[in-house]
Amino acid sequence: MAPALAIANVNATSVTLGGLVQARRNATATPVNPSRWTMRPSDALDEIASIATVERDLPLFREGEHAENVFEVTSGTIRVFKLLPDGRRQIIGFVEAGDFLGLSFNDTYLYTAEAVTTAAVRRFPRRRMETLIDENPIIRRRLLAVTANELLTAQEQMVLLGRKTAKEKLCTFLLSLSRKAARRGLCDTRVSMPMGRADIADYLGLTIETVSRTITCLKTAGLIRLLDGHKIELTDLDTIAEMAEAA
Amino acid sequence: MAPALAIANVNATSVTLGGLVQARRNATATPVNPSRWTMRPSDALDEIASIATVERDLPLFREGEHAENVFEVTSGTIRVFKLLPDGRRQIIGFVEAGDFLGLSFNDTYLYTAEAVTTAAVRRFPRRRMETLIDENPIIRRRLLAVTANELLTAQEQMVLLGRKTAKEKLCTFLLSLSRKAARRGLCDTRVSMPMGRADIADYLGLTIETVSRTITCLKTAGLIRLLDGHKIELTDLDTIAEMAEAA
DNA sequence: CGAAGCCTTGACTACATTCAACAGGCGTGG
DNA sequence: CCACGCCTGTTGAATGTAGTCAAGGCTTCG
Repeated sequence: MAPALAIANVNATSVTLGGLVQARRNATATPVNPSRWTMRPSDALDEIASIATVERDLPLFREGEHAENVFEVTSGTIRVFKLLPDGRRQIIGFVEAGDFLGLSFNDTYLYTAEAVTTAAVRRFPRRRMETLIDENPIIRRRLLAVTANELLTAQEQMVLLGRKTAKEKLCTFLLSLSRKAARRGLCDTRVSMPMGRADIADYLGLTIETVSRTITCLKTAGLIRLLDGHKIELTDLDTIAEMAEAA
Repeated sequence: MAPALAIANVNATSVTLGGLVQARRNATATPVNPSRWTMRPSDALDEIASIATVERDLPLFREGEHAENVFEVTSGTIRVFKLLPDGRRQIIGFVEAGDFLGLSFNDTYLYTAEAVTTAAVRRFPRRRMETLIDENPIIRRRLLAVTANELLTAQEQMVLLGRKTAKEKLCTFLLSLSRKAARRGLCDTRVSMPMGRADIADYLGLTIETVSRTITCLKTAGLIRLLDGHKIELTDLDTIAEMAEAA
């Protein structure tokens, strides 16, 4: 996924606002033509979109803030999480190119979104987004599908968090990385894993130590190999898939 | 919440089909007038609704089945869950009067729905439901709101499952019972808890023993009292609320 | 080269699970 | 009517999985 041009454009004329490096898009001068760089066709959303980048570890928005925008990630990875008062963190999900963020139908954001890697997003004002949803059946169905998919993912994550062992959790996680990669036409056995151990731990409801130990265990069993550059090779995807549902 | 009349009507002319006792509604002869019995005004959904009851412990539908209908619960409680191949169960939620079920936007149901108590539901054919969503902005916004709320609940449940202790889980659960009761105008300190320990355990990601022990602990601490008829008194709601987020 | 951050590993602990026994309620049938 | 079995819930003791605390290795980067 390489909207590199778009990012370059943004950065060239960008203004930093908190964690958000943003550039109001000049619709005529530098029209965004995402279809050249991704599978996604240009759509009615382009009409109301502006683009921006978020630097590593900086927030795109925070839980409780007034929800003014909806976002679509075009490159990079973003972590979405909720915090307990004492600082415990539960990562709800990792959001990547093609995924939407902040579709709360609520006045405030329900979670915090932070960049795992520097990320590029399309930004849509919520007001105009809502109008568009009412008027445009295609956009509507697409967002409905996105939301439904989010619900499905959330429910599967509940099964993972409530009923799976550490090893099953890790294998499920690796499998989902593989599936995501495959869905975007990448190799499903050499996948990128840009998030750190702490992020994985907070996503799977474990500690960094347990994540590390379990990864070592899978490595020793010959199921995976750690590669440079936050990459991981899934040597035995079948066994990983089996272990994802039964220890 | 007493759609007792409606239930009586159904039972009088009902046919059993699996777990589902159903009666095709005769729109002119016995018009459903839910507004007399609940807060909900009659709506466009009435046009395509039929009503049915599900007996205790019987399924309304199963995960993987072709999703032909969408349901709205009008009385009783339904548990929604997913199973792992080896039988481990994660309850996604308890669905009560006013809640919707089976809004999958998918061809098959993503989870199983079983009656905790005998329950009454309104049933809508998915096809006609989809048409209605496209045509009727009011219905659409309502279902969008329902879905968004489901997502919020799911995300909060992830925090619970991934990051809370047994005591915090139980307190959060009790608090949610109280909130639900309050929302429908019932007493928020003497609430009904129709599900058994096994259901609670599978909802909170615990075992029945841990649920039982934790309840005993809360009882000993003077925060709750168990009453007859699956009722529970929340003696100290404030402390319960505190303990829901920090041990 | 040194400092910082991330990851790994080890030893010990603790929370929740497992295994087991038992109590109480309820319906059925003798 | 009581006896019995069944089911649900409670309690106890032992176990185990993952957490906590602590130290050390490795990479990265100034």
